[in-house]
Amino acid sequence: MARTQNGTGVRIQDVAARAGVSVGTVSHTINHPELVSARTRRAVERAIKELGFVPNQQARVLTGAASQVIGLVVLDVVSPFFMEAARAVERAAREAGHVVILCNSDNDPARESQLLQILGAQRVRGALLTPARTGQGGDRARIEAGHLPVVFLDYQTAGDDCSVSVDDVAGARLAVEHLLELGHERVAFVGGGQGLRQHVQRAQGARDAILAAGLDPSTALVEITQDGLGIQDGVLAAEHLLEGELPTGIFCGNDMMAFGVYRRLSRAGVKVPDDVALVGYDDIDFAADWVVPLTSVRQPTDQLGYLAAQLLFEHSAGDEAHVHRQTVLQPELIVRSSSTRGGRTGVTIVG
Amino acid sequence: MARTQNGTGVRIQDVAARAGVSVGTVSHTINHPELVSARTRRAVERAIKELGFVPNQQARVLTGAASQVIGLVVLDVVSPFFMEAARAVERAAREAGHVVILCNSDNDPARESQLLQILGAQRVRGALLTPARTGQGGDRARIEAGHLPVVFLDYQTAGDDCSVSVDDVAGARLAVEHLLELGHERVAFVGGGQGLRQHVQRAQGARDAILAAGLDPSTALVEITQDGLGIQDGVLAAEHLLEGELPTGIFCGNDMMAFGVYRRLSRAGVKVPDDVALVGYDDIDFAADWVVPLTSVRQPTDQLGYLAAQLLFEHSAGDEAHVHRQTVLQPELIVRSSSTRGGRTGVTIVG
DNA sequence: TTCATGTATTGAAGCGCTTCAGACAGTATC
DNA sequence: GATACTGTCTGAAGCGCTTCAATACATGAA
Repeated sequence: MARTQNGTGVRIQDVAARAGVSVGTVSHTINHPELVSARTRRAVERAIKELGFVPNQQARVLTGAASQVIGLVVLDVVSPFFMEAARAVERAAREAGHVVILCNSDNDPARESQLLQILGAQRVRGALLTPARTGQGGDRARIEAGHLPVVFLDYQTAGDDCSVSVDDVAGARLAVEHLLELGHERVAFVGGGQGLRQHVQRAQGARDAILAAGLDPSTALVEITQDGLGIQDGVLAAEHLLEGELPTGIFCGNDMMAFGVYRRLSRAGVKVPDDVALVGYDDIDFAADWVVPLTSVRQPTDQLGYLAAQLLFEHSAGDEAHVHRQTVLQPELIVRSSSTRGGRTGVTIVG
Repeated sequence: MARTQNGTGVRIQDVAARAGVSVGTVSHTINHPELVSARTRRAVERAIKELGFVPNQQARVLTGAASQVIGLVVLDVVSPFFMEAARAVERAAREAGHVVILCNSDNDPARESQLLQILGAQRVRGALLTPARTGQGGDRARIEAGHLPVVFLDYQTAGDDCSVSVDDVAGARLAVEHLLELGHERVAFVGGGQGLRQHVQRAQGARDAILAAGLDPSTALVEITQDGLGIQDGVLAAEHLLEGELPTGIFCGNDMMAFGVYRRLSRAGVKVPDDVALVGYDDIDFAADWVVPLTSVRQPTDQLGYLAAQLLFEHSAGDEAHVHRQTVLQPELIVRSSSTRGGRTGVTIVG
């Protein structure tokens, strides 16, 4: 089967020849049918169908059309959080007749710039970006490197950029306040991912809550940071905690780590929630179905992705009047039995 | 900040002007540096850097260069199985300097053709496709519609297409044989996703195993099919099972459904594995960490994605000598305590 | 000096498309 | 009958790039 290098070999001029009109007319029937008589339009449409003509989008974009592609750069493709957001982005894209290039920066700034460069070279319409690590303004530079409209996802920017984020500090505060209200006076924060912004902010939120309660973080808060973000990292964190005096409340930077903590604790005979109250973050599907249903901070993931994509479309519409906008979404604490002492299942929302 | 519609407004001719050479020379220093004297090369490189020139990939492709983009069409973006495969695809792509457009067909043939059409219009280098539903040859037509090189992912094709798949029939056989060996004489298969190919084949494998053991499927095998693939669908399936005489071994088409089955059963006071042995499919991360570690069929997901991507690169290299190749990978049964009676933790491989 | 032989560089054609200025009827207006 | 439209259609220019034939300039050999 002979194919030209770029897919279907039929070009607009083949269609024109077949329909007995000029290429301009074919182009018009595709893009401005109102300029073409019904008769020719039908002829052209027939020729298109017969030849299986699919306009070359690259050529189109080259002549100034807006690209139908947007980029999405996240820190981790397998993270349920990002994937739920990605699904929402995909949905928004689909509704706008677009398609998404999904990239994985692995939280590595170098890889991130490379990706932005590639997306720029593809002349995508724009990109959604969750910046890798803490870049201290280097971010801006990296974005400019890509020379494309960017909307930040899950990252709050100052005024001169578009962003949609979830308030991680507030989420962590919710979690720790909850533990404090339950009477725990010594709590731990288990974070992961070296320098991962989200976790840095959650640690901050934990500290804020402790302070707001009039407690001293140096005694009332144990902070543990692991390299990774998985169950195993939770296990390791719990190991650390077991070495000293165990706090009675543990807040983890994500649900996976909470599961790991749970696993290690129960292996050590520590009961959740009787001996230790456990709170996770993200409220992934599994949280509600865990051995002990996990109290967790739920993020409006779907909204996050959807809004960000919409903002990008607006931002990249070339509308001169576009003003950069920052949307900060609020997380919500879902209380389940992993934190409510004595087996009381104080479920606020059934997950 | 004035930007042209397609990103950086710097064109090759701007670079040429800046460096005081012709566009041809600039192009040469980028693509065939050996044709350019060291002196001019340096000058051009400097101009490129100073202007932040990024070649327009669309224009490049238009002149015959191979696209740096491949498409990946899966049934569900949030499925852990596909996402692990996607990550492997992404890795393979990255190694080849490519980037992946990730699409979600939602197991809908119409959406699938639409996506192939879009990918075709983008003139991507090729696509990896997990076909939606059972299309009975309609598949081929749909692929041709896209006019692009396609490698099937997680779907076994006949000789005239490239594919990388995992033997679902064999996987299911492993699972059911395991149950039969444990002495269970009446087992259930819980499948999901209306007409989802993978589950249809797993059902087949279950039947095969029953037959091979000399049992009668009409009495020894209970088949239940749910619409979805999630925990909740497992719960519903278990509900059905509880209505009649409960089989002593249950094999689920995926781990999520197994979790759901477990949940409903334990709510009904049925103990796993003491009363019922439970086996899942996919061996997702959580399987090993479930309340009762779940026996599951592990698929070589990473290999699946990586090999498929490589095959696509080979296939789309335009190499005339390319022969279509079908690779079928073998799954593996990971035995954990959800199936081994009396609390024996007959763990074959520590998950 | 004149050729041949390279090596460096250039300019233009062409990739597939859109769009814009014109051309060419066919009507309506004066 | 001349003029001005209006509705259709065409041809060519141009999007940013690559490539190929052609040119220009050295260099060494004859």
